[in-house]
Amino acid sequence: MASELSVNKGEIIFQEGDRGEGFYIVAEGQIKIFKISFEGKEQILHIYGPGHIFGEVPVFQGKNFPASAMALEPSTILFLPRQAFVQQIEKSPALAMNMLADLSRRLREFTIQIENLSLKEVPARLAAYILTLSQEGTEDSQTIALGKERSPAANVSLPVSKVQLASLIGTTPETISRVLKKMDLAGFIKGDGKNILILDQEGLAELSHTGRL
Amino acid sequence: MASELSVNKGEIIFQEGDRGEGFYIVAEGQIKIFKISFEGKEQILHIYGPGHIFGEVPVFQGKNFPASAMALEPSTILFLPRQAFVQQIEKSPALAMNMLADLSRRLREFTIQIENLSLKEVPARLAAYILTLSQEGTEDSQTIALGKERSPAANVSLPVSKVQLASLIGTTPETISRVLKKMDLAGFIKGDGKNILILDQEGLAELSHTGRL
DNA sequence: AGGAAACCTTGATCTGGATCAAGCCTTTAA
DNA sequence: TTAAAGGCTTGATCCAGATCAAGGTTTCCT
Repeated sequence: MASELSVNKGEIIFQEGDRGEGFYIVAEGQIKIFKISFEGKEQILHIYGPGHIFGEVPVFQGKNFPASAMALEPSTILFLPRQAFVQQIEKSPALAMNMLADLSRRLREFTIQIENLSLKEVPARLAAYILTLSQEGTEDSQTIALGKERSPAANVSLPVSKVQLASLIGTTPETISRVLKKMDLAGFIKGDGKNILILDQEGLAELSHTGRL
Repeated sequence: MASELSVNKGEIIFQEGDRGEGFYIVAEGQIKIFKISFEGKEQILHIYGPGHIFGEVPVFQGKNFPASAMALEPSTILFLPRQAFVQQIEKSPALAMNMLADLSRRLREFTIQIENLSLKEVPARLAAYILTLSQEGTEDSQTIALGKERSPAANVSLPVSKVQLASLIGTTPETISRVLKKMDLAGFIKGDGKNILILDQEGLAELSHTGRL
């Protein structure tokens, strides 16, 4: 039912406007979903790792992909053809509910992304992003199984280059550089390449709201 | 099963963070869905008129509303409690598919909104908004029934105040004023209060891509 | 190994659009 | 019917962050 495909780093999986005949699941690697402007500027909408579904909007509505997808590293992905999947959904209410939950989760994420882009400044967006990473980081099976509080990791590792990060939070690499440096000088973090040590969790949290650095 | 409620202009229907126990349908009037920043700035996510569903994200995922809802004019809305609706969905695959289509359509809209906010300048966003209005305007039963091409209306009427419009496209009322004036001087439109006469459809379309005025 | 390409940082400059200010016009409610 | 509150426009000023430039470093390909 599902077919497997391997893609190289930089390879396009689909382009905005292409006809969608099914959707995809990341098995291995990292995929970015993005838009390109008239002048060539890029905005990344999502970066997905193993287990994530993408490209499903045209399965349920319209027929074209609203954005493009590219592999950020050599990746393996599964393709599920539309027809077979829709039949499954119609037979299984539980599957339909899961799909509804997944789309709802993404609507929630987009809501936050719009809020960030239009109501927050770059330092606040970057602080929020780092905090998100530190929370995701500790979401291992242990903490979930035990229903523990997720105690945020003090040390996070950027999953992408700073060029990609800039495009994800809607700014430029130069600005990322400068803001990280300021956060370092202010004592919030200690940056070392892709590794960031969080020194002042609360300070960061406040920065992610008030935005002033 | 559904309960009806009347709200005054300016009345809050729910607030971001509130627990959602069902969703809503606009019967009459106009509802805005929005976020407020720390400093009090507002970003409108949607403006919904009769027939539109809103507030359904917590029905399927999480439990809190990701944004707030307020009536822009005296309105009548229907409330559908979660439990009854979820049962219906589990019995009716067609209803589930409709809901999936609706959420997918909204994901598509958000994708465009993110693109606009981060990749386009204000003149391009405003041009795109006016063009959208002119297309929606002619979507009457006639054109749908006959499968006609939607020939865009030459005369559109802003459905909201310019203050609300500014918050919807992510700018200020002052900037809206100035940009509309420039579009007028450039011969693209003729503005008169809430009415806008489109003089140069193609020029506007180009402006919505290139952004330079 | 060696060269190209991509990545990262820092500095100098520029600009779109926000903010501040002020006056007028229109709708609302007492 | 009158005051108050929004709404709209225009002008002056300001600033976050983009752009341009340039050098250093790491990664990748052959």
